[in-house]
Amino acid sequence: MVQGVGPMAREAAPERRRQILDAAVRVFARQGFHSTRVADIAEEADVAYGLVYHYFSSKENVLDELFRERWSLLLEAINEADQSPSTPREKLAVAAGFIIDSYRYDPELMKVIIVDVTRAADSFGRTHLEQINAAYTLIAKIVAEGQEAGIFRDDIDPRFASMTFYGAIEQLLSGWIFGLIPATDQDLDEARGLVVRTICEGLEKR
Amino acid sequence: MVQGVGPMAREAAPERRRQILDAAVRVFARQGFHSTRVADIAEEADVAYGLVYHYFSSKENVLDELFRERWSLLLEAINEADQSPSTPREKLAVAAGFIIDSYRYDPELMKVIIVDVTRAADSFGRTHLEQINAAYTLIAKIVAEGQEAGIFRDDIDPRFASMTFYGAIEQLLSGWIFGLIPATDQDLDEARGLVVRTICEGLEKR
DNA sequence: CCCTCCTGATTGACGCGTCAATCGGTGGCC
DNA sequence: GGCCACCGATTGACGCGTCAATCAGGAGGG
Repeated sequence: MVQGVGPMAREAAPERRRQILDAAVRVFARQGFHSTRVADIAEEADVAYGLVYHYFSSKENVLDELFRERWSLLLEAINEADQSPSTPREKLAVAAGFIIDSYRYDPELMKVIIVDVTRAADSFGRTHLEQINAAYTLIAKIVAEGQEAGIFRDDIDPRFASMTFYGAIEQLLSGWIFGLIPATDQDLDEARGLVVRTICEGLEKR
Repeated sequence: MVQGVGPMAREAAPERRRQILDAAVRVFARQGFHSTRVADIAEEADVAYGLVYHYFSSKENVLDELFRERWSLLLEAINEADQSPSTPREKLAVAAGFIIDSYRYDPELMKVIIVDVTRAADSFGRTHLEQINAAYTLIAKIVAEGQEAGIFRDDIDPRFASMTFYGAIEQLLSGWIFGLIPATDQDLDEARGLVVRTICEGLEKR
């Protein structure tokens, strides 16, 4: 059955769902969540307006799914790094690397997640504060372990350090997303090491 | 015409304007920009609906003014610090201190600026990207000077370091705003030194 | 092998609530 | 008497979500 030509061929439900999700990423990335209409998603997905509501309960629910899919992978990755026998610094490097690679691999999706969820902690992000906070907590755990191991200074609240670390990374992504700092492949390659080094060693010469 | 007591006494225009701006801060902080109606601002300001449009061209224009007022002070403060004969580290401390003190002094205003402008870089913040970017640039300048003076490592792009520094601070404010990390007076007192030290010295013991 | 009926995927016009912004006024003050 | 601060009902656009109609493929009986 030819797909995409002529009258819409039937497809297995899961594929349709994916088709809509993928289209939504493109549209959200292009226009932002607030200014995309459900009709835009449907059009981009080559699907009828109503079908979006067949698979999702609302426009928010679409963004919802996109966020959960990716964020759960992030939490998993950080958690896994924490379980490994690496040094705290290596664990933080894994966390930073995962986020940066997510951007490298699928910049549109990450743009949507950062701009419309993570940084929009008022409106939509509020729903996901708990998930987002879970990431901060995992990072704080790594910092705390580094302190117990005597590697990190212990005069700083791990939660505080965690916010600093994550904030630095997110700001870099934002800079790339908004074209404020260059984002060549090489920049992305260097970024991970640079953030980790900056946070872990600081700016001053030693 | 029961406007509190008797017919509304006329007030000098600038006072009315301020009255509306101050009310807007409270409402925006409480409900967020998107979910506050112009009617809410008018009510909070004890002013007629239409008067808001007498002094401002739109709801966005109100937020606009609030942002400009505070952000210009920020740019001024950083610029002034840069002109002073202090060390780069002291200059960065001034910048961090100004932002943190802004929050201490008027948390509602800073909440609005961070949540609805600075972090909302898609929708509304887009208008102010240039202003926001100006802050990054000033900070980058301080870093660059530190590098030229041989105080900071020079294997890191100043713009990159600037994003890291600002991102860390904004994330702290966000943490306070959303109640993710404690924000007692003491926390605020310590925060400035801690961010600067974390960024300038790093997490590892030396 | 064909016809028929059934299921559920798919469609898109429409209803309805929500606000931003306008506009025709009113009244005090100089 | 004219100007200007001030008022708030009204308008009109906009977009989400609904829902009744349509259509395609498959199962089963003849």
